[in-house]
Parts: sequence; C-alpha cells; structure tokens
Amino acid sequence: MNILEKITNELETFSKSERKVAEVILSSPNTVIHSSIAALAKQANISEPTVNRFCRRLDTKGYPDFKLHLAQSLANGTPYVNRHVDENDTAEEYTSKIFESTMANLELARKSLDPTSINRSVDVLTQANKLSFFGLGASAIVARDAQNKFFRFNVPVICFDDILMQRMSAINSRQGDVVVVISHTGRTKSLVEVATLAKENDATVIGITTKDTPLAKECSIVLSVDVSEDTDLYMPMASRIAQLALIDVLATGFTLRRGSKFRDNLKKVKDSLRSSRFDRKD
Amino acid sequence: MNILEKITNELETFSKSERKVAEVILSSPNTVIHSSIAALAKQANISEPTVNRFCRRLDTKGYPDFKLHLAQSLANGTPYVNRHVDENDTAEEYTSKIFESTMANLELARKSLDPTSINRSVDVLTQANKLSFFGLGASAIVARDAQNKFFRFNVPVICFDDILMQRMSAINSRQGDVVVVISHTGRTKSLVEVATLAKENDATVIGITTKDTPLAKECSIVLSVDVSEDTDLYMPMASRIAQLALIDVLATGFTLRRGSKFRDNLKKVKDSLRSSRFDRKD
DNA sequence: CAGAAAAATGAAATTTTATTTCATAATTAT
DNA sequence: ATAATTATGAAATAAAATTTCATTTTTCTG
Repeated sequence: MNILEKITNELETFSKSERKVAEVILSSPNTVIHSSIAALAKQANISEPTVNRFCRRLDTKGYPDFKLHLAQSLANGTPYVNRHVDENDTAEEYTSKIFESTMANLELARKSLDPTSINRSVDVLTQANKLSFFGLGASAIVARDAQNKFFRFNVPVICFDDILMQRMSAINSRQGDVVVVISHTGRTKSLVEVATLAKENDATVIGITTKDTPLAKECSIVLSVDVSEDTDLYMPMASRIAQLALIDVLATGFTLRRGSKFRDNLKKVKDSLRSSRFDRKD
Repeated sequence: MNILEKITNELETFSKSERKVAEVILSSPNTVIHSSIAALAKQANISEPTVNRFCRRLDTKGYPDFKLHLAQSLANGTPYVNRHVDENDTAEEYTSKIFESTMANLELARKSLDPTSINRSVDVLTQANKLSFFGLGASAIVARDAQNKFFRFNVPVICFDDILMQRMSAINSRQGDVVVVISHTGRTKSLVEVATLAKENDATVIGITTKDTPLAKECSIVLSVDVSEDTDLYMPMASRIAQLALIDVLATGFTLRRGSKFRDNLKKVKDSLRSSRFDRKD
C-alpha cells in the first residue's frame, strides 16, 4: 500500500512526537526523501531515534528503507488513484483525473477477474454454434462492440438492445448456443429475465456483471468485473470501459484457442477495409 | 527520465567496471534497492568507490540518492507497459497483458491530449443547438456511447452509423450545430466527406482522431488521441477505449460548465431507471 | 490524587554505510 | 616503447543510522 496513505490512515494511532514527524513528512514528502534522519528530526523538533521508531512502526526496516517506500509512493502515488473531479478543476485537471480513475478502475477490475472463469468462457465461446450479446444502456454499447469483434471470427453473432428482440432470441436459443448478458448493476429486471429464458432453453449463459447480483445467480458462468464507479456524475464511466477490456480479453482468448491459421483470416477481414480508406503517404 | 532507461542508453559509454555494475542493476533492480553499496560492489566484483562513481556519472548525488531514483523508476516503470500477447499465454497472463496495455495506452492518450482543445470543445458543445456524433465500425460504438451520455443533458443529440444518414444529416447542419466525427485512422473516406459536408454547412466539426490525417485537416477542432494500437490481432482495442475516456472527459467538462443545478437534473435521469431494477437488499 | 507501572523520548555510544584520498594498475595516444 | 591519461581499489575518513540506556512523561490503580 502507498505509504503516504498509510501515514494518513494511522495518524490517529501515533504518539505526540510521531505525529510531529508524520506532519512534516505529509507536508513536504519531496523534501524528506532528500533529507537525512538528523535533518528530519530537527525539522520535526524531535530526536533521531523517534524518527527511526516511526519508520519501523510503518513496517519498514529503518529510515533508509522508509525513504525508499516514500520515494515509490511519490513516483506512482498520485496517479492511478480514484480522484474526484472538483467544481473548479481546469480542463487539464479533470482530464487527468478521469484518465487516472479509469486506469485505477481497470487495475481493480483486472484483480477481480477470475482466470478460471475466463478460461471456461473461452472454452464455451469457441465451441458455440451461435453467440448472442445482450445489454441495455451503456452495456448495449459493450454488446455491440463484442459483436463487432466476434463476427470477424466467422461465427454467427447476434446482438440486440431491444428487450423484445432479446426475449424472442433467448426463447429461440438451444443447447450449444452461448448467450452473453452484460449489466454492471446486475439488477436490470428485463435482462435478468432474458438470462433465465436463455438458461431454460439450455443455452450457456455468461454474465458480465457484478458478483452476487440477481443476474449473476442466473448465469452458468459469471465474469465479475469490480469497479468503484464514480457516482458523482450519475453516468456509467469506468464500468463500461472495464467491460470492453474484458471483451478484448475474451476475443484474444478466442483467437489464441483457434491457433495461428485462424489469425490469417482476421487479417483478411481487416484488409477488406483498405479500399474504403485514404492511403498513407509514409 | 527513468534511470533504468538511462543506464541502458548509456551502457556503451561506461567503462568495463561500470558496465559490470550496470548489468547487476539491470538484471535485478529490485534487489539493488535493498542492498548497501558494499553488497552491490561485491555482487558486481568491483570496489565500492567504483559504484559510487557510477552513481555520480548518472547525475545523482551518490549511492543513496541513486537508490531513490531507482526505486522511483521501479515504481512507475514496470507496470502499464505494452506487452504483447504470446501464443502460449495462460488466461491469467493474457488477461494481465491486455489490461496493462490498455492502461499504458490510456496513459499515452492522456499525455497526447491538448487541454486547450478540450476546453474549446467543451465551450462549443455547451453552446451547441444540436449535437451529432458520427463513427463507423468500432468508432460507431464510441459515437453511440457519446449519444448515451449527452442526451442526458437535455440537448438534441443525433447519432448515426449509416453513411447515408450521416451525409444527409451533415448536409442539414447549420451554424451553431456541432458535429463530432470519430475515426482512429482518420482515413475513412466517407467520414472525411461527412466532415467536409458539415463544415461547408457552417457546423463546427470536432474530430476525435489521430493528428495530421485527412480527417484532422477537415476539422475545426482536433482532439488527437495517440495510442500504439497492438495490430497483432487486427482489431481495434486500445483506440476505442481511449476515445471513450475522452467522451467521459467531454461529458464531465460539459456538466462542470453548466454548474451544480444542472447536475440535479442528471440525478433525475438516473433515478428514472430505478423501477426497472431489482432492489438492493443492503 | 498520590505513586507505581508503563510508555515515550532523547543523549550518547556504537555500528553501519558511504565517501574521499591517494597509490597503483590499465589503457590510450604519440 | 613510453609518456600521458584514465580507471580502479585499499585504506582512511566522514556521515548517517541504529542501539543502548537513563530520563521524562503519561496512564493506570488504589
């Protein structure tokens, strides 16, 4: 864990002198990494051994080791943390914040994914007779993106963002078909019903959703993507991006499973677009 | 600059003994940051002063300072690097690689974005009479996502992924309208034409594309998103995710510009979905 | 609220670590 | 081949960090 956050968190548990050190460190960490223990002690008006004890309390080997941790926190501490956009942020500030929280959430999502489930999903997808991707709202976009990827594999792919079409399609599914249902909340009634219908008709249902939700319960395989959605703006942001990254993972797994000959085919699909584009000069 | 890269770059200019140190450091930097100068000297089979001179050669104050730099390089250097998927990767490996390159590319994209252009785009978007988002293929998904976000702002938003509809819509545009054209390559003929048509009809054209492309030349404002797309799989991956993050940035800029009262309205839009969902138990 | 027990703190001593000095070895240029 | 230059390491010195231990402060108990 980031040592600066750790200091902040444990501030309450420190003794009076330790708190003095903590305050000096928090107020100008960049100075501290270039100070000796003597300089820091003087700055905080306490003795050198106190600084040393402070370092050990934070589970470091001593002062030099502490400085190392601090240096690392400063190097990547600020980025990739969920920072909230503020009313008075400049364009540069909110741009950075949004990109950084997106990255932080991708990191979170990656950690929450279970490789076994991914592997099983890829198994199932490669052997499917027909693939269907269903989502609504922001997840409809993810479903479309999945269609855009998987149709290149020369497999029948269906994608609907209309609940009636989804239902009819689910009812028409059969053994060997795979239905991927995408919903961040996992609570959208009509999508949960679609999952149930598909399952009742013997399709394999993969859910891209949060674990322990009504939707998750209806799925054969759950790919749970945890993100801490910033609800300040009441719009899905991180969740759909993490879902898209997961689609990339599934598509990649698919191509790897199919082997190298198969990949030549993908190149053909891409090359087919060439005439629709302006040439590059370089 | 990252000190590990610096060592690699200057490897040629080092003396025989210095190179020995460099090799030890490069082969296991994580061990080095926890070693004393004596331990490192022994490991490299050279003397302590040589290590010290090596450190100073790299513009650090001495060995401890060098370790600090090294620690910082390790903190933000290794992760989020574009690593390529390998034929024999396990599910866990390719999942990590894809998430990490996505993150690395978001970082790249963030750096390439120009805050001034973002600011101007937000200006233009908040003052628009009508917004249109056009894209094809993977970018069509980004356009749809933008529609999904901006329609919540109670502004007329159009989105087409049909080239004829796009053309007709562009021809019908007028001063005060904003047309956002999305294309990673910036070379898709029909989209460049749409941009030209919109411009000829006095709409403000914002291009989400790569700089110095035919599309970029037709735009009033260019939001250039640089990513190093992994072409191994012949599918758009990082580019569309970076574009989506940019849509988030624009939408956020929009809400910030409109002020806090406006945000209550967004909450209402979100709340309107409540009845379509299963309740949470917690 | 006294006074004992526990915890926190710092002065000084010690140890560890890093740096400088300087003599010697290796390399390069002439 | 040999002088000049550069690189290197042993030993000495300096700096920094840690330990020890006595003293102070705080907290608990009757």
